[in-house]
Amino acid sequence: MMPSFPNISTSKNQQDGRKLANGNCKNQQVLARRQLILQHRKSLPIASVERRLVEEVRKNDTLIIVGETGSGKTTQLPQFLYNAGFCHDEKIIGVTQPRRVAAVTVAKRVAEECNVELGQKVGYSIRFEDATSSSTRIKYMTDGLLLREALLDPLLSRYSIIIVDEAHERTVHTDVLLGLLKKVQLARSHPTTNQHNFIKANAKGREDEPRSFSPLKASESAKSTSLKLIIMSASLDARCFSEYFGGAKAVHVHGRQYPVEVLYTYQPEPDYLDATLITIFQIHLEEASGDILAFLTGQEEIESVERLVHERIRQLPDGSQNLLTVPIYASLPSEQQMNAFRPAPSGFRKVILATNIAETSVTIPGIKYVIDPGLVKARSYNPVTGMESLIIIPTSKAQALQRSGRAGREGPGKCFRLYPESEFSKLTDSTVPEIKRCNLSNVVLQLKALGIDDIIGFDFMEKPSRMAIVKSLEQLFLLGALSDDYKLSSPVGQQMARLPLDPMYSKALILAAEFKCLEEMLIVVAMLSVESIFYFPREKMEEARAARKSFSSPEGDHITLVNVYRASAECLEKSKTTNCKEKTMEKKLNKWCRENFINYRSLRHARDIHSQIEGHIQQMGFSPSSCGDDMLQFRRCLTASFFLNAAMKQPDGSYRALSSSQIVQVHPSSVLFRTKADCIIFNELVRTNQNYVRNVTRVDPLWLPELAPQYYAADS
DNA sequence: GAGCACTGC
Repeated sequence: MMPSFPNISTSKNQQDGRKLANGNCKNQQVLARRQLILQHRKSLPIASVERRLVEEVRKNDTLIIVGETGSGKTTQLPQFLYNAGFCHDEKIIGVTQPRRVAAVTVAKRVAEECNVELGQKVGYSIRFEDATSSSTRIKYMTDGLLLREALLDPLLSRYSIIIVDEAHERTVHTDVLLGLLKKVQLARSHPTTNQHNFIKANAKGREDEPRSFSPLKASESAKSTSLKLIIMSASLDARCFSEYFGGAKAVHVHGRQYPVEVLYTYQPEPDYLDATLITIFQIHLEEASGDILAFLTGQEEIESVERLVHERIRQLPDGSQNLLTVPIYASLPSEQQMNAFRPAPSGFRKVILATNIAETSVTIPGIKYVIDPGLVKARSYNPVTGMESLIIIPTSKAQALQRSGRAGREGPGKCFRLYPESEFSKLTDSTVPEIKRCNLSNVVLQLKALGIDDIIGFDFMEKPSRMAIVKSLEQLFLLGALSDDYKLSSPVGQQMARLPLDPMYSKALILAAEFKCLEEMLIVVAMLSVESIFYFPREKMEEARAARKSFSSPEGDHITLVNVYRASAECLEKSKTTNCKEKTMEKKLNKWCRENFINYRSLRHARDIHSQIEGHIQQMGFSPSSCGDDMLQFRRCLTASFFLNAAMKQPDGSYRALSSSQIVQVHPSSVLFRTKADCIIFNELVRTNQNYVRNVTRVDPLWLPELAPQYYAADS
């Protein structure tokens, strides 16, 4: 959860600081601020149990901490442990977070509380950004990044303590990390027995590593210290974590949350959007002042409720029209997202129409009323067909609690659940962990690279279905990442595991080095790794279409993406030659994106991925190559890489996916939507109203048996 | 002629 520090607002203090020219006053300001911070720290619920917590960590190798919202566990516990001497011998306390922003903001906050420069004693590390140094002792990071670190140092020997925060969210990364940490802890506590096998397997699998470690050295250094694990969760049920860690002790830390009155409907609501609308106005007309937060499932619902609210406001008497709507969802440009955080003009009530983003990712101040229709849009994945879809399902009890909690951050609040109380008891306790509803290829590849060969026997906290694991193993085998005995292959499997990409994309890069089109493929995998690059606002559909046409390639979407990337790079090059500062260059790129209906955030992300992967493949010794204008060569490489995603045209114009025999359509957003090529490869299979394939390129069907004989030879 | 909750390396 995104922490908020209401008592002391950084920006306000900085502003005050700027106003004061006098240095003496400035010093007083600094002193006053330090005093405030100290007071704030002392007032946190966790402060009163510092000694007890430190004692429990000393006594137990694994500790579960159930900390309610506002307990201060994330910022304070690492400081307690540091002060208690857990960083001797240059050891580090690592704290993982599921989200990047949380890692950054908490690290900044703790650095300030410790009165140190960020990146020194207190730092953070997230993808594309490392604010740590050799003196860092308290390190905040994303859980995915710690998993990557484990590939280089499987015993995580630099850490004396690892704190896994927000474990109740059960992201894939958290779940894999918990399984790994359990193994690492065992290996570090019994260096002579368990550790040996574990290390050996790892060392063997990573012979090509330039930074390869010596197994002996690792075991020697690990012998001296065991690894302390602290699992922090906000869910009231610590049992599952405790059981998983062999009956680990769980302690409870109180939070600071105001009471929230929960109200239910008498009857189930047949139309939850209408019910939401009615509830908004019921609150607006009958309840005391305070902003409203309504949870909806997606952009479309938010836009439609927003329209309906506006219509109804106009029908109200003049004195009651003081209601303002603010939408917030992830794909909304950040400038517009900021509107949700601005206070409503005086005399107005604000109603925020939000997706799940407001459940954990952002904390909006001033919320007194929450409307919860009890539904959420969730990703589901079918391992047999490889089909992804988004479905609307009921929330879990934990999610409902999380949502209602949003009304009690600053004072007592009310939550209106738009279903009867009897329905609440029927909800599942917690959300199905992500690991049970996603493609596991990446997880399996990483575990293999960590020397864990028996994936089906791996001690997951909650085991994914056997089918899902088998399908991933099969896919990795077909990509050449696994050898005949299902061990990580050398060098292909090892190289693939090093790249932070979907395994199919990693393989594409390795092949592109052979096909001499590495430059083009690097652009394509970076662009395919981000959310959609093109932006189609409803009101400017024609202009957007024209803009995209200027990048279009008749061969398909992959080359179109290369064209977009190169055009954007050209725009940046131009501003570079005119000696622009970095900020100005970004502004120019932003402007270019708006003119060309490109999503700036996505392109920025793609550029970051591009440069990160470029670094990796240089380190791995691949020489740069470009196919120039020879796009045939590039399409052949696409075929060799994505042969598992090939489809043939049917007489009726639909397509049949060759691996699963499903009938699919080319998505209307594809440049090949009208072309109807005989044979295509694609990168995404999504079910909405129909089965759609997206990111499509036309290929020659004869290339399939030629370039992927391991899969197609028998058919041809 | 469609539509995409949210994260992450």
